[in-house]
Amino acid sequence: MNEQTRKGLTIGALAKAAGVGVETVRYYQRRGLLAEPQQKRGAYRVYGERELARLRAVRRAQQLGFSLEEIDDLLALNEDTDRDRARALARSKIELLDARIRQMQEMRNALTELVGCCQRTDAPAPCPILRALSSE
Amino acid sequence: MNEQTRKGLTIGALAKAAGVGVETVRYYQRRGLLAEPQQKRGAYRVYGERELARLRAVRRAQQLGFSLEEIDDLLALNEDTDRDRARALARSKIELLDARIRQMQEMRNALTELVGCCQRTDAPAPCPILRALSSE
DNA sequence: GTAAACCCCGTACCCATGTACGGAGTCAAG
DNA sequence: CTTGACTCCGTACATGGGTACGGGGTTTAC
Repeated sequence: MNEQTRKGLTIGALAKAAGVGVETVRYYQRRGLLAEPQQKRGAYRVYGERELARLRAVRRAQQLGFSLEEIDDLLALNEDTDRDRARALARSKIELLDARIRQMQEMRNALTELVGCCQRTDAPAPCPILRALSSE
Repeated sequence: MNEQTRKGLTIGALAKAAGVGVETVRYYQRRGLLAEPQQKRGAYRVYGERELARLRAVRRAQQLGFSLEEIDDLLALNEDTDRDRARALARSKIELLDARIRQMQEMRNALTELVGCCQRTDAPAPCPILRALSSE
Protein backbone atom coordinates (compact mmCIF):
# COMPACT_ATOMS: atom_id res chain seq x y z
CA MET A 1 0.00 0.00 0.00
CA ASN A 2 3.02 2.20 0.38
CA GLU A 3 4.10 1.47 -3.13
CA GLN A 4 1.47 4.03 -3.85
CA THR A 5 4.43 6.33 -3.77
CA ARG A 6 5.74 4.50 -6.80
CA LYS A 7 2.39 3.87 -8.32
CA GLY A 8 1.19 7.40 -7.87
CA LEU A 9 -0.61 9.42 -5.26
CA THR A 10 -4.05 10.87 -5.17
CA ILE A 11 -4.28 14.48 -4.22
CA GLY A 12 -5.17 13.52 -0.68
CA ALA A 13 -2.16 11.25 -0.29
CA LEU A 14 0.08 13.87 -1.83
CA ALA A 15 -1.16 16.54 0.52
CA LYS A 16 -0.73 14.30 3.51
CA ALA A 17 2.77 13.32 2.47
CA ALA A 18 3.74 16.95 2.16
CA GLY A 19 1.97 17.97 5.32
CA VAL A 20 -0.48 20.36 3.71
CA GLY A 21 -4.18 20.35 3.06
CA VAL A 22 -5.83 19.17 -0.10
CA GLU A 23 -7.18 22.64 -0.64
CA THR A 24 -3.70 24.03 -0.46
CA VAL A 25 -2.53 21.75 -3.22
CA ARG A 26 -5.41 22.84 -5.36
CA TYR A 27 -4.68 26.43 -4.54
CA TYR A 28 -1.07 26.06 -5.64
CA GLN A 29 -2.25 24.51 -8.85
CA ARG A 30 -4.58 27.36 -9.49
CA ARG A 31 -1.74 29.77 -8.89
CA GLY A 32 0.47 27.84 -11.27
CA LEU A 33 2.95 27.08 -8.53
CA LEU A 34 2.40 23.38 -8.93
CA ALA A 35 1.73 21.92 -12.34
CA GLU A 36 -1.19 19.64 -12.71
CA PRO A 37 0.09 16.15 -13.33
CA GLN A 38 -0.21 14.75 -16.79
CA GLN A 39 -1.27 11.37 -15.58
CA LYS A 40 -4.72 10.45 -14.42
CA ARG A 41 -6.33 7.38 -13.04
CA GLY A 42 -9.80 7.57 -14.38
CA ALA A 43 -11.14 10.93 -13.39
CA TYR A 44 -8.59 11.43 -10.65
CA ARG A 45 -5.26 13.11 -11.01
CA VAL A 46 -2.23 11.05 -10.11
CA TYR A 47 0.80 12.66 -8.55
CA GLY A 48 4.36 11.40 -8.36
CA GLU A 49 7.65 12.14 -6.68
CA ARG A 50 8.24 15.26 -8.71
CA GLU A 51 5.16 16.94 -7.39
CA LEU A 52 5.84 15.79 -3.86
CA ALA A 53 9.37 17.12 -3.92
CA ARG A 54 8.21 20.42 -5.28
CA LEU A 55 5.45 20.72 -2.78
CA ARG A 56 7.84 20.09 0.06
CA ALA A 57 10.27 22.58 -1.37
CA VAL A 58 7.57 25.20 -1.47
CA ARG A 59 6.84 24.73 2.21
CA ARG A 60 10.52 24.93 3.10
CA ALA A 61 11.12 28.03 1.09
CA GLN A 62 8.10 29.58 2.65
CA GLN A 63 9.54 29.07 6.09
CA LEU A 64 12.62 30.85 4.89
CA GLY A 65 10.53 33.90 4.29
CA PHE A 66 9.91 33.74 0.58
CA SER A 67 6.55 34.54 -0.91
CA LEU A 68 4.87 32.10 -3.23
CA GLU A 69 5.78 34.31 -6.13
CA GLU A 70 9.42 34.38 -5.18
CA ILE A 71 9.37 30.65 -4.71
CA ASP A 72 8.01 30.22 -8.17
CA ASP A 73 10.88 32.29 -9.52
CA LEU A 74 13.36 30.39 -7.45
CA LEU A 75 12.19 26.98 -8.54
CA ALA A 76 12.07 28.14 -12.11
CA LEU A 77 15.72 29.15 -12.07
CA ASN A 78 16.78 25.68 -12.99
CA GLU A 79 14.63 25.51 -16.03
CA ASP A 80 15.43 28.97 -17.11
CA THR A 81 16.83 28.93 -20.60
CA ASP A 82 18.24 32.40 -20.17
CA ARG A 83 21.16 31.38 -18.05
CA ASP A 84 22.44 34.87 -17.53
CA ARG A 85 19.17 36.06 -16.22
CA ALA A 86 18.96 33.02 -13.97
CA ARG A 87 22.40 33.64 -12.60
CA ALA A 88 21.64 37.27 -11.92
CA LEU A 89 18.47 36.42 -10.08
CA ALA A 90 20.25 33.75 -8.11
CA ARG A 91 22.94 36.21 -7.11
CA SER A 92 20.45 38.72 -5.84
CA LYS A 93 18.71 36.05 -3.81
CA ILE A 94 22.03 35.04 -2.37
CA GLU A 95 22.64 38.54 -1.17
CA LEU A 96 19.23 38.64 0.36
CA LEU A 97 19.84 35.35 2.12
CA ASP A 98 23.19 36.56 3.37
CA ALA A 99 21.63 39.61 4.90
CA ARG A 100 18.90 37.61 6.56
CA ILE A 101 21.30 35.00 7.80
CA ARG A 102 23.46 37.68 9.33
CA GLN A 103 20.54 39.22 11.12
CA MET A 104 19.27 35.92 12.30
CA GLN A 105 22.65 35.22 13.77
CA GLU A 106 22.62 38.57 15.54
CA MET A 107 19.23 37.82 16.88
CA ARG A 108 20.35 34.39 17.89
CA ASN A 109 23.25 35.89 19.77
CA ALA A 110 20.99 38.36 21.47
CA LEU A 111 18.70 35.60 22.62
CA THR A 112 21.60 33.54 23.82
CA GLU A 113 22.83 36.49 25.79
CA LEU A 114 19.40 36.93 27.21
CA VAL A 115 19.25 33.33 28.28
CA GLY A 116 22.73 33.36 29.76
CA CYS A 117 22.74 36.67 31.49
CA CYS A 118 20.38 37.69 34.22
CA GLN A 119 20.69 34.24 35.68
CA ARG A 120 20.85 36.05 38.93
CA THR A 121 20.24 39.67 38.22
CA ASP A 122 17.02 41.32 37.35
CA ALA A 123 18.70 44.47 36.22
CA PRO A 124 16.91 46.12 33.34
CA ALA A 125 19.85 46.24 30.97
CA PRO A 126 19.46 47.72 27.53
CA CYS A 127 17.47 45.10 25.69
CA PRO A 128 19.88 42.90 23.74
CA ILE A 129 17.14 41.94 21.34
CA LEU A 130 16.40 45.49 20.45
CA ARG A 131 20.12 46.03 20.11
CA ALA A 132 20.50 43.07 17.79
CA LEU A 133 17.63 44.18 15.65
CA SER A 134 18.55 47.82 15.47
CA SER A 135 21.79 47.50 13.57
CA GLU A 136 21.61 48.61 10.02
CA MET B 1 15.28 70.97 12.67
CA ASN B 2 16.93 67.62 13.07
CA GLU B 3 17.04 68.01 16.79
CA GLN B 4 13.47 66.98 16.40
CA THR B 5 14.91 63.59 17.13
CA ARG B 6 15.82 64.92 20.56
CA LYS B 7 12.83 67.10 20.93
CA GLY B 8 10.41 64.45 19.82
CA LEU B 9 8.86 63.26 16.62
CA THR B 10 5.36 63.51 15.29
CA ILE B 11 3.85 60.33 14.05
CA GLY B 12 4.70 61.28 10.50
CA ALA B 13 8.35 61.92 11.29
CA LEU B 14 8.53 58.71 13.27
CA ALA B 15 7.05 56.70 10.45
CA LYS B 16 9.40 58.24 7.96
CA ALA B 17 12.41 57.62 10.15
CA ALA B 18 11.48 53.98 10.48
CA GLY B 19 10.58 53.60 6.85
CA VAL B 20 6.95 52.73 7.38
CA GLY B 21 3.66 54.46 6.76
CA VAL B 22 1.79 56.54 9.29
CA GLU B 23 -1.06 54.11 9.07
CA THR B 24 1.24 51.29 9.94
CA VAL B 25 2.33 53.02 13.11
CA ARG B 26 -1.23 53.52 14.09
CA TYR B 27 -1.99 49.94 13.26
CA TYR B 28 0.81 48.73 15.51
CA GLN B 29 -0.51 50.90 18.28
CA ARG B 30 -3.94 49.47 17.89
CA ARG B 31 -2.47 46.00 18.06
CA GLY B 32 -0.56 46.92 21.18
CA LEU B 33 2.73 46.24 19.48
CA LEU B 34 3.83 49.80 19.96
CA ALA B 35 2.82 51.70 23.06
CA GLU B 36 1.31 55.09 22.64
CA PRO B 37 3.76 57.66 23.89
CA GLN B 38 3.02 59.34 27.16
CA GLN B 39 4.05 62.72 25.93
CA LYS B 40 1.98 65.00 23.79
CA ARG B 41 2.47 68.34 22.20
CA GLY B 42 -0.94 69.86 22.27
CA ALA B 43 -3.24 67.39 20.64
CA TYR B 44 -0.45 65.56 18.89
CA ARG B 45 1.44 62.57 20.20
CA VAL B 46 5.17 62.96 20.52
CA TYR B 47 7.48 60.03 19.92
CA GLY B 48 11.05 59.52 21.00
CA GLU B 49 14.00 57.23 20.44
CA ARG B 50 12.41 54.37 22.31
CA GLU B 51 9.55 54.16 19.91
CA LEU B 52 11.77 54.57 16.91
CA ALA B 53 14.06 51.78 18.02
CA ARG B 54 11.18 49.51 18.67
CA LEU B 55 9.56 50.27 15.39
CA ARG B 56 12.75 49.51 13.54
CA ALA B 57 13.17 46.31 15.48
CA VAL B 58 9.71 45.23 14.48
CA ARG B 59 10.53 45.66 10.81
CA ARG B 60 13.76 43.74 11.16
CA ALA B 61 12.20 40.88 13.02
CA GLN B 62 9.51 40.75 10.43
CA GLN B 63 12.05 40.25 7.71
CA LEU B 64 13.40 37.37 9.72
CA GLY B 65 10.07 35.68 9.36
CA PHE B 66 8.43 36.42 12.67
CA SER B 67 4.80 37.35 12.90
CA LEU B 68 3.75 40.48 14.72
CA GLU B 69 2.54 38.36 17.58
CA GLU B 70 5.85 36.56 17.88
CA ILE B 71 7.65 39.85 17.71
CA ASP B 72 5.60 41.14 20.55
CA ASP B 73 6.61 38.12 22.61
CA LEU B 74 10.20 38.48 21.59
CA LEU B 75 10.43 42.12 22.51
CA ALA B 76 8.65 41.45 25.75
CA LEU B 77 11.21 38.89 26.83
CA ASN B 78 13.39 41.54 28.32
CA GLU B 79 10.72 42.92 30.50
CA ASP B 80 9.39 39.60 31.51
CA THR B 81 9.41 39.23 35.24
CA ASP B 82 9.11 35.50 34.99
CA ARG B 83 12.69 34.87 34.05
CA ASP B 84 12.29 31.12 33.67
CA ARG B 85 9.47 31.51 31.24
CA ALA B 86 11.46 34.10 29.34
CA ARG B 87 14.47 31.86 29.12
CA ALA B 88 12.39 28.95 27.90
CA LEU B 89 10.80 31.04 25.21
CA ALA B 90 14.14 32.44 24.19
CA ARG B 91 15.58 28.94 23.89
CA SER B 92 12.78 27.78 21.68
CA LYS B 93 13.23 30.77 19.41
CA ILE B 94 16.93 30.04 19.24
CA GLU B 95 16.23 26.55 18.01
CA LEU B 96 13.86 27.90 15.45
CA LEU B 97 16.43 30.39 14.27
CA ASP B 98 19.08 27.70 14.10
CA ALA B 99 16.89 25.59 11.90
CA ARG B 100 16.10 28.47 9.61
CA ILE B 101 19.68 29.58 9.44
CA ARG B 102 20.74 26.08 8.49
CA GLN B 103 18.19 25.91 5.73
CA MET B 104 19.03 29.31 4.47
CA GLN B 105 22.63 28.27 4.24
CA GLU B 106 21.67 25.17 2.31
CA MET B 107 19.64 27.27 0.01
CA ARG B 108 22.46 29.71 -0.32
CA ASN B 109 24.79 26.91 -1.27
CA ALA B 110 22.31 25.62 -3.79
CA LEU B 111 22.06 29.01 -5.39
CA THR B 112 25.80 29.40 -5.42
CA GLU B 113 26.11 26.08 -7.13
CA LEU B 114 23.51 27.13 -9.61
CA VAL B 115 25.40 30.30 -10.37
CA GLY B 116 28.75 28.57 -10.62
CA CYS B 117 27.81 25.49 -12.52
CA CYS B 118 26.33 25.39 -15.97
CA GLN B 119 28.65 28.16 -16.94
CA ARG B 120 29.03 26.18 -20.10
CA THR B 121 26.59 23.36 -19.93
CA ASP B 122 22.88 23.50 -20.24
CA ALA B 123 22.43 20.01 -18.96
CA PRO B 124 19.28 19.64 -16.93
CA ALA B 125 20.92 18.39 -13.76
CA PRO B 126 18.81 17.58 -10.73
CA CYS B 127 17.73 20.95 -9.44
CA PRO B 128 20.10 21.98 -6.64
CA ILE B 129 17.48 24.24 -5.21
CA LEU B 130 14.97 21.49 -4.90
CA ARG B 131 17.70 19.36 -3.39
CA ALA B 132 18.57 22.00 -0.85
CA LEU B 133 15.00 22.46 0.12
CA SER B 134 14.10 18.83 0.29
CA SER B 135 16.33 17.84 3.16
CA GLU B 136 14.50 17.18 6.34
C1' DG C 1 -4.48 85.42 10.62
C1' DT C 2 -4.50 82.48 6.92
C1' DA C 3 -3.03 78.56 4.05
C1' DA C 4 -0.53 74.34 3.67
C1' DA C 5 0.71 70.54 5.88
C1' DC C 6 -0.06 67.56 9.33
C1' DC C 7 -2.58 64.91 13.07
C1' DC C 8 -6.75 62.36 14.99
C1' DC C 9 -10.21 58.83 14.73
C1' DG C 10 -13.17 55.66 12.74
C1' DT C 11 -14.33 52.79 9.23
C1' DA C 12 -13.84 50.52 5.04
C1' DC C 13 -11.14 48.34 1.78
C1' DC C 14 -7.11 45.50 -0.17
C1' DC C 15 -3.82 41.57 -1.08
C1' DA C 16 -1.72 37.15 -0.02
C1' DT C 17 -2.53 32.83 1.51
C1' DG C 18 -5.18 29.78 2.48
C1' DT C 19 -9.91 27.12 4.36
C1' DA C 20 -14.51 25.76 4.20
C1' DC C 21 -18.57 24.23 1.90
C1' DG C 22 -21.49 21.66 -1.04
C1' DG C 23 -23.29 19.16 -4.75
C1' DA C 24 -22.08 15.75 -7.89
C1' DG C 25 -19.18 12.16 -9.67
C1' DT C 26 -15.84 8.14 -8.81
C1' DC C 27 -13.20 4.30 -6.69
C1' DA C 28 -12.32 0.27 -4.17
C1' DA C 29 -13.49 -2.98 -0.45
C1' DG C 30 -16.58 -6.08 1.15
C1' DC D 1 -23.54 -3.59 -6.39
C1' DT D 2 -23.69 -0.98 -2.58
C1' DT D 3 -21.51 2.00 0.68
C1' DG D 4 -18.16 5.08 2.52
C1' DA D 5 -14.28 7.61 1.57
C1' DC D 6 -12.39 10.25 -1.66
C1' DT D 7 -12.13 13.56 -5.86
C1' DC D 8 -13.67 17.41 -8.70
C1' DC D 9 -15.09 22.06 -9.33
C1' DG D 10 -16.74 26.42 -8.14
C1' DT D 11 -17.47 29.79 -5.02
C1' DA D 12 -17.48 31.88 -0.59
C1' DC D 13 -15.33 33.00 3.79
C1' DA D 14 -11.23 33.75 6.97
C1' DT D 15 -6.85 35.77 8.76
C1' DG D 16 -2.72 38.59 8.91
C1' DG D 17 -0.93 42.66 7.83
C1' DG D 18 -1.61 46.50 6.35
C1' DT D 19 -3.63 50.88 3.22
C1' DA D 20 -7.00 54.31 1.92
C1' DC D 21 -10.41 57.65 2.84
C1' DG D 22 -12.74 61.43 4.84
C1' DG D 23 -14.31 64.83 7.95
C1' DG D 24 -12.61 67.63 11.18
C1' DG D 25 -9.12 69.79 14.42
C1' DT D 26 -4.18 71.64 15.06
C1' DT D 27 0.39 73.64 13.93
C1' DT D 28 3.52 76.21 11.80
C1' DA D 29 5.46 79.22 8.44
C1' DC D 30 4.68 83.03 6.31
